[in-house]
Amino acid sequence: MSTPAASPRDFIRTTVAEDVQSGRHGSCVVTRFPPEPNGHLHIGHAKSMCLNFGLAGEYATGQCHLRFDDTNPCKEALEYVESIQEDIRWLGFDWNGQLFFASDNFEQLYQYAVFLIKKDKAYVDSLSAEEIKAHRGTLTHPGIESPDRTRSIDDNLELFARMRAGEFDDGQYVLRAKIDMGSPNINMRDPTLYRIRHVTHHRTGQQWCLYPTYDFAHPLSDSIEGITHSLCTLEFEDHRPLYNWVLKECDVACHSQQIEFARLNLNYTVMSKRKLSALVTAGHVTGWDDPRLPTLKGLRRRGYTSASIRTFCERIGVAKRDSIVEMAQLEHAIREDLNLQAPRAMAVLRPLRVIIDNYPDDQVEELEAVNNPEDPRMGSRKIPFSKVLYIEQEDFREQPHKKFFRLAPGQEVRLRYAYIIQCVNVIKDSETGNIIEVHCTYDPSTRSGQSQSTRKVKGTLHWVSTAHALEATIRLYDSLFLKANPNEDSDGTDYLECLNPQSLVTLSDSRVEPSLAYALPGARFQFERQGYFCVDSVDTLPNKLVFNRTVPLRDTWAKIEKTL
RNA sequence: UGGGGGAUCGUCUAAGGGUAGGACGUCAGAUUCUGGUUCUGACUGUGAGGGUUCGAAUCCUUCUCCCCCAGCCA
Repeated sequence: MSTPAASPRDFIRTTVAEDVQSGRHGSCVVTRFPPEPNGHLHIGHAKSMCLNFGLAGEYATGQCHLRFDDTNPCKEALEYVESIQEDIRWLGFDWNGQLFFASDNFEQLYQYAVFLIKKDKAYVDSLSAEEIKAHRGTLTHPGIESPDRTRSIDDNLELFARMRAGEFDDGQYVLRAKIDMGSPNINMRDPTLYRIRHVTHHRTGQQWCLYPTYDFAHPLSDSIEGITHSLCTLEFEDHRPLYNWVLKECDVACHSQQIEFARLNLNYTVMSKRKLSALVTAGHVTGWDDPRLPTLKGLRRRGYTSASIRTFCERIGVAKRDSIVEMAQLEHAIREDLNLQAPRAMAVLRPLRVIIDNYPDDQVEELEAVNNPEDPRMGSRKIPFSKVLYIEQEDFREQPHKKFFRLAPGQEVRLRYAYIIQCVNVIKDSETGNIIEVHCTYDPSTRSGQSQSTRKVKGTLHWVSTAHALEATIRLYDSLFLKANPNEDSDGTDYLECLNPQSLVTLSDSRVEPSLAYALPGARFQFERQGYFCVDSVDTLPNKLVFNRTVPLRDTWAKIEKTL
């Protein structure tokens, strides 16, 4: 029916391939991505999507559903439903119209509950939340049964109907599975199946006042949709007996198979919705789309391509071991992608004035610059060169180390796509001692592209012409946290206490080459010798360019400098 | 000290009785009008002890460490 994947890359794909081979689940592969619409998606969800959509896509008849797990109206909202779909599409996945909501099955779920009551496998309990907790026992001691556990089937049926009819207050009754209060697995100690919530649901409105729990709704939703492989994270491992219990006792036709894998952790950031939400709410970041966040919206605004995120997810693999992936892995993926795609441009982040003493005062030359050395098809552009330029402040040192291959008194460098210049003088502020400008002379015979221009110099600098450059705001992003694992609380420090105060550095006096004047929001560039940047899609105005640094270029010099 | 999982280079991840491989990273070279890219080379690993075997990361055994679970969250 389906064609097995060429060669399984992980234990889940191996299992699925075996199932297809053996005819299990009718040799079908149907997965699902089941977000709860109570927050925005992050790169951890991307891993799950790459697995679920990716795996289904490896089989001719494979299918991956999008299912909103909207069983708790207290925290969920329509806004998230729309935003999540947008993020999934952006990441490059398509549910082919297979859009489901757990709430669409509320009636059917209710009937399953009635079925369980009739089988004496579920009962209505009047115990309060605190009492249930007290009856549950502990990790090492069994629980004790609720007095209501022996209520008659008819009474349970009537009470459950009245719960639905809205006759009771929140918390007055719950429906519980009748399993085993002595089970060593706490999830099997008569778990709650339904609770009363007199709140408006974002899809079903006032239609219901009792809602199924995850443990009841999830397996049945999987079964109703015909999901063959229900992939979830490790913390649900000990819910699997309950998952199977529900499907077995409900006597369903399709018994989905739950398989667990380790969730994604990235160092120097946090991944839990709770923590992400707290960062947003407390104002430590500007919103869910803050470029410092590992949310899909944040990464997109930061300049990450969806392809790079997918590549990253494929490379980190899928396994059961708890792990923390290094951010360098993600950064490698985006550099690799952008190196091939992003047009180059010159931008001076922290400008230092350079005057070419022997260059004619009013002369302007249009110099040719290639748009991407990795891809000749991207062509070239003209860049204006004149007597007064800006270079990067850090590209000049008055007293350079011998390995500093940049501009210094008496030293020569090439200006990219232009001439070799030599520093002849340094002008300083008489009071502060700060360097105001640097004077140089140029060698007219060294113009780029000319036959005599083969002369070698140690360094090449990027630059812009002061008269032609555009002003721009440039935001340099760094990791949000100073600690590799902000989650570990061993020394008592809360994750909010290791926030990186330098996670955002805004440069408001940067200059970029004039060709960037009409750069569109979201457009990505490599600023030569600096890194990859994108035009901010929120704060950029027609005459006010704002760039976000996606990731810096690898910086060998910075490493050398550290060891000096 | 109940139950459920897990332990392989610094980090992810393969190999399931037969040479421990890949990616990221790091280091060293080469190339380079980006200290980028690219290329070459090197680097470091089977949690510990016993056992079975010609041969063990893999099988058996004892131990150690780590993660998850006591929501009417998912």
